[in-house]
Amino acid sequence: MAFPVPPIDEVDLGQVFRALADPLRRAVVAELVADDADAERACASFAMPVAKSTKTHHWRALREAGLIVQRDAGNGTFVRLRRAEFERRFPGLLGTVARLSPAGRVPHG
Amino acid sequence: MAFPVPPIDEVDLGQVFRALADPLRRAVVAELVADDADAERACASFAMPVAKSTKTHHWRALREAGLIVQRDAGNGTFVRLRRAEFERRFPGLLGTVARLSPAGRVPHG
DNA sequence: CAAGAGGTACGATAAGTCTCGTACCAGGAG
DNA sequence: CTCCTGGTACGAGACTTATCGTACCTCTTG
Repeated sequence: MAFPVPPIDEVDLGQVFRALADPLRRAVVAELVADDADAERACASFAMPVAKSTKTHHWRALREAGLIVQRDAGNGTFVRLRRAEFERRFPGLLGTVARLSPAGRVPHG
Repeated sequence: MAFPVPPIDEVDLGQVFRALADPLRRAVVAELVADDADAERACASFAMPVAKSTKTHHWRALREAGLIVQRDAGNGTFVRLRRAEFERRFPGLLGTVARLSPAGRVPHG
């Protein structure tokens, strides 16, 4: 039901930066950070101009980097930013990323 | 004499994150940020437990990502952080990186 | 001059990444 | 039941990265 994620203390900053190096993933993170609440969002609600399997790849990258939690609901999949945990582990990073790559639209493929 | 660097406005955030994903390079940047002044430092003054050619590779990665300027002095090579430019382009990023990966020692190989 | 330190360029190798197509699975709508 | 939507897993292809060794360069020092 819920995809496995690394414990927050085992999250590696290098892997986080590698995850944030991709413009698509960075846009997703920026959008999640911009959301006021930490509510779940449908993965399908993000505009990602790539093939289905590539989407899966990107979600996995974000999940394994420790940035998000994913929950499989049978039909759709839902995503939630690990905001509080992440903020405790890497203070200020999420804010900086969101400020630097404003969430508005996804790069036109 | 001076190695070419990209104009600050052409610096890509993705490339910056990719450069910062490597622990060796991240340590170097953190150390440069921690230095109060923006004086030049000898490249040889950084402890990098890798082969000479690998060092060249890492310095190039940082240079092409737009983080540093390098100057060839015949015998040694010197490096300087593009602090002010970078701060204008990506406000807060350098500070966040330095705070998150404290400059102290290089990861033991 | 000869030797050493610091560094680049090039080529090789191993590993990782991004992308996709195909096959397949679950749930909801007709 | 049949189709559509949203998704995973797997495998392939093209590209990038990290690492090294070797050859070569430049400057300083003995």
